[in-house]
Amino acid sequence: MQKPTESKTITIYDIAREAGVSPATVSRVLTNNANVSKAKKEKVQSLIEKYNFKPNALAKGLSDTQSKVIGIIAADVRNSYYAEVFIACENAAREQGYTVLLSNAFGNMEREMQHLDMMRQQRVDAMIQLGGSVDAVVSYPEYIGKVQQIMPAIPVVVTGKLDGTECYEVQIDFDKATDFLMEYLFGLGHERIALVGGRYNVLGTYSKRQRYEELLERHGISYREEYVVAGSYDYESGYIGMNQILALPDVPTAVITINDYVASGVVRSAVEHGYRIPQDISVVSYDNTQIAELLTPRLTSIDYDYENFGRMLVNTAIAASKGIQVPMHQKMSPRLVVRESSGPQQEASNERRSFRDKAWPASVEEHS
Amino acid sequence: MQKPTESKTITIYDIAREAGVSPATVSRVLTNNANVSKAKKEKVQSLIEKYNFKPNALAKGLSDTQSKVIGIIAADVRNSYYAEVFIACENAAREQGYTVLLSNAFGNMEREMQHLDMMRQQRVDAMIQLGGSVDAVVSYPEYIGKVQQIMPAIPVVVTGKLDGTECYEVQIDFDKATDFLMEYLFGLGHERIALVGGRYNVLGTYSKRQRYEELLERHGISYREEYVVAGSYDYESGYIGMNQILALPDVPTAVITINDYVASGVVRSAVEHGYRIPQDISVVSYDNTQIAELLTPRLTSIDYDYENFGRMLVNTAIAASKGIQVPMHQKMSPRLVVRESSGPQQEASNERRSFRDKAWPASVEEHS
DNA sequence: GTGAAAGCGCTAACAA
DNA sequence: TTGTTAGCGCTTTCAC
Repeated sequence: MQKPTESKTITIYDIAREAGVSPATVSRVLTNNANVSKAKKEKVQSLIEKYNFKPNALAKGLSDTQSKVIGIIAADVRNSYYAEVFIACENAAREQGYTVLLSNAFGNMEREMQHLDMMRQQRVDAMIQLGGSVDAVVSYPEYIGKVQQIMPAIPVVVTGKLDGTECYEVQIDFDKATDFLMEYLFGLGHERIALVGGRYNVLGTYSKRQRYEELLERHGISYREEYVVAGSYDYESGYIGMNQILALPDVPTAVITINDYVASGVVRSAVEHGYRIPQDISVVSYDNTQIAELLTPRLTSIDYDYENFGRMLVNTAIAASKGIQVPMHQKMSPRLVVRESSGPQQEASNERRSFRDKAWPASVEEHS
Repeated sequence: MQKPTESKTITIYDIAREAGVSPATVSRVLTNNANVSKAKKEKVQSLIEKYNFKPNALAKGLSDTQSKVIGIIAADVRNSYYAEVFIACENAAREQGYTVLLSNAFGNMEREMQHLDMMRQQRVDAMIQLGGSVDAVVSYPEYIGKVQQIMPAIPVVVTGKLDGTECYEVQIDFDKATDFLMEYLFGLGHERIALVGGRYNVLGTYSKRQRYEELLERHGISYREEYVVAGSYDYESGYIGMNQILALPDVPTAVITINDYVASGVVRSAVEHGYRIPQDISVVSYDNTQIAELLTPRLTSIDYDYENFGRMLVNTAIAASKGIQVPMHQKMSPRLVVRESSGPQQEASNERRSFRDKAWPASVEEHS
């Protein structure tokens, strides 16, 4: 298999010959980590310019066993959350002269394992896994095995955890996130608070719910099972979940959704049922993706400082690949972004609920 | 620089030694393109299994000058349009045993050129550029030069064009898209149709506008400059653009937006001004991203069959990298997805506009 | 069918 | 400071 299009690829040998030096010298000016006489250096550099020579990264990677590539396995970049994290990682990587190999697993463990192998073959210096199997509350033995196979050669950093492995963990502090959300709602007078969306075998979702229960208890509010509706992470589950909740005799005054997509479904359901947001029901969510600003009303949501998150992930990955000491566990603090979808609990809401059926179709009030 | 973490990477030599064959033979069973006796073949395969051996893609790429990596330069995957196209490309690539290197340029030509170089260094087999400089109505000479430097070695396929280069073009047929939108609106009785968002030095945007004017003329409707508001591709420009249009004495009955993000701004502006969508104003857009389904009302939008688009891009890239004959220009036909944001032009709309100020806040009607 | 050997393009001792 | 040399791990003639 020879390259078909190629005219003639230029190498350090070509440069060396024309400069009248040895290939090693060319390599030296390329890597810039050895002394070369000014004259030769300039000569070589001018030739590099002249031919717009770019050293073959494959050959380089082969010889110094550093590919300068970081592999990223994401659940699905069409989900804005992952897109944000990925972009942040890519930027951080580029700043350090690294390139990024991205693949999406679509929540499919088989796929993840294939990607793991593929990236190993590509000899990425490190891998970052965003969501997926590393988000499982109890890790899958099969996946653990796979990663353990990889780990001795390539460090893996994850946004979740992987029991029994030496993966580096860079997590978002979901407890703190939930604290922000709940304390904010409590402060507005809300007590009947629902939690919609997500699967409870997912780490982040699980801990959100745990914390939710804890905080209710701490505030002397009794936990109501019917206010907690699991589902998925998309519009649909928000819509369905909220329909279910609104069928309850005692409708909550605030809803926490597992992410912005779910929030969009919740909002639509509420509006269709004649509730105004935030006057009748407050909706708050996690992730603060672009969706949060596009919806009407704009969503109050938990922001993660994606830029920093990405940087942390990448720096950890790079450091680990070089054998530099890095903490195995790191946590990012989130912050609350308040927008229009939330507001004080209104006493009037009880009375309003009684004529919700005639109130349809809904009127959405803007306050910007 | 030696690998720090590594215990001992296993190579074909290790396999060969243990199997009692030569490295060449191991290579033969790996590539599977030469005859090996069944016995040795099985012996080798079992060892590959045993050690979970994965051949070093760098070495492979070095020797056979095929990296099996495709580079993709996107404007910004946080934009759902690009995310969709990227995902489609990645899937198509994976199906063919290729891996995908992704980088985002953020509409910055400098960045694009850096990425071009970086990918060349990585010896990607081909590059796909999604948007950015290849979307310019008149290509930048600087960029042309850069790509021409690359092209002899690495084929480049683009979603736009690059004057004076041999780039492969896989485009969406925006003329057809605009036809669908306009004919649909005409069919509903709309004649006062606005066009909001986008920059007219961008290929797709430019051709949309051209076609828009042509179709108006063909239908004997006079073109009104004030109905065409340029801007950007985000929520903001939709909002601002629509505010501007709604200040006109003669408000349009339908608005075409350059994409779903712009549509979201248009919708909000309209609703804030007391217009109901679609009863008073229809809004239709291009791209049919997930945003289209999340907004209220759901957007009527032009869909591109992303899966096929991605496949076409990747197949073209791979074929080109192998020197296989492929057409230089290919076009994808879009289709119209009708949802709730558009409907028949209503005679009542004139009268409604007269009391729009007291109609605030808006009521949004659902019909699902 | 199989092994020996050269080479892909670069880096990194080791000498000089 | 600089050149020579020996790999990095794989593929691929070329003999046998």
